[in-house]
Amino acid sequence: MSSSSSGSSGSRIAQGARARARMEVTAAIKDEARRQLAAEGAAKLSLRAVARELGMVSSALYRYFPSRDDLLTALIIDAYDSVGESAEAAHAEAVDAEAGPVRRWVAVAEAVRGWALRHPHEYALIYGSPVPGYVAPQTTVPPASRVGLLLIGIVREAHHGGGLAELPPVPAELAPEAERMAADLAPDLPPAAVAALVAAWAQLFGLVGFELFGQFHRVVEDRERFFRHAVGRLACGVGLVEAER
Amino acid sequence: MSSSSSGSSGSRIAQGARARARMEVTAAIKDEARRQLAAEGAAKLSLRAVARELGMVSSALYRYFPSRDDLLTALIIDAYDSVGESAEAAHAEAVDAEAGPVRRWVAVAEAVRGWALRHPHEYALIYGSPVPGYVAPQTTVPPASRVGLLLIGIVREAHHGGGLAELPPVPAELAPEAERMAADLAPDLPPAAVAALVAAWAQLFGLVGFELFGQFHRVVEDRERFFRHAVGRLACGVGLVEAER
DNA sequence: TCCATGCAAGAGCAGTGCTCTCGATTGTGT
DNA sequence: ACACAATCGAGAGCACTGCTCTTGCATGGA
Repeated sequence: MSSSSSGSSGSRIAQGARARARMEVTAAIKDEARRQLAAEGAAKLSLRAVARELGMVSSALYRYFPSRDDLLTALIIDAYDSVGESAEAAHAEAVDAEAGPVRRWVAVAEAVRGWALRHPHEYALIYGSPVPGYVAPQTTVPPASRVGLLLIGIVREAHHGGGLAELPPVPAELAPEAERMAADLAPDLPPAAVAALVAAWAQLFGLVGFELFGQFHRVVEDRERFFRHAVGRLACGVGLVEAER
Repeated sequence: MSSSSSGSSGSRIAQGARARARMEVTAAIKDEARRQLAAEGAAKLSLRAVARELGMVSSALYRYFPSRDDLLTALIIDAYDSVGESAEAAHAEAVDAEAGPVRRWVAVAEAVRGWALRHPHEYALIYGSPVPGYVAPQTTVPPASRVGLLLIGIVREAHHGGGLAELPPVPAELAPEAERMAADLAPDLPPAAVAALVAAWAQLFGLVGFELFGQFHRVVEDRERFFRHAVGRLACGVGLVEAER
């Protein structure tokens, strides 16, 4: 933007052409890596091939990403942000349409599924098997939480708007854990609802993963309708009810 | 098949020392590969390292497995069989203990979870992201179905024993698909139960996968109890009720 | 016993992640 | 305006991978 020269008055972007170029090259590397990821999968993603396609030599790439795993980490964070953004957009749209809690829940779930079908390899990267010796750095936590936070928000709003049915309390042996989870995630919700919510969150991705990874092959054919029905029942299991209006 | 020649009196094992040696070497390769798989994960599994550890040269290994992917396929089939066997054993034990449908369901689910925790990399191999360009050959289908068939069997027995609650019928838009699935999987069960069962099947592995792949990190602490409760509710969702006796 | 088969060994190819060094370009401080 | 220093790209090189091909040996089956 504001080229600058002396002033550097503006924001911290465009602070020097060097940094700009670095950002651009970094973005180009990630773009090309994403292309190869979508084309061949994470295992076939090769630093040398990325560099080759960008017309540079492989060693130059290490100026931008210290290792292949670091490049993967960057792609993982972007993928979490991407699916989170899709889900948030779908949620906002449902809110604009004055949809009730169940329809909001289903909208978010369908957004996640749609994103997964559009980016199968990126989905595998974040919700499939983790790469071998790789441990996710703390940086990935906030982007990874976006979908979960969205689901929590739906349930919380339903609770305060009267759209959350009473759930049977959790059995005594789970009560401490449920209360701990509730305190951490949503202190204003009953522990039984939080426990059901966390389970539904995992189960939602079980449905998406099974479809994406081929376990529904020759089992479920009309996957879109099946998914909508299943996540609808999931919403009921959390206690969401479509408020009358 | 029929070995022919002279006697061949015995079973089809021990038909020639040559074939025997081949079987043994094949098993040794798979064992060593499984060790490396457990130690480092599928991506780090190297044909050369396996051969090196076995004291042979890498090219010799290709006499037994035409490619690395074929070795992986063999491990995948073994893994499906292994988890299926664990689940079946747990089910048989529950049957011996005269447990009702819900307890049988939970026993199978906990067996799957336990196996997954004991063999995380093998679990990732079969229920995580599929390997890049790899498509599972038809040979993997029967072993991959064992857990699913077990769950179907539990629901079917419950249905015939009066331990299956009536489920609300599926909405009209899903009725054809539910009927088709029922016809394929369990013609004696109501379509709504089959649809719920398939969904619960996927959701069960969603719970296991989220725990195994670290998504429950700092979210769920007492995972064993949480899992037991969640799969219990899953069983209820399918319609299973603990029969009084 | 003799032959043919099955098998291991070795060399070799193309590709990978990653390291190191060496010029050259570039931005900045004096 | 000049020189210094930081940054970056290129190239060579190491150790490793999956996989192929040929050669020679040992063994199993008749």
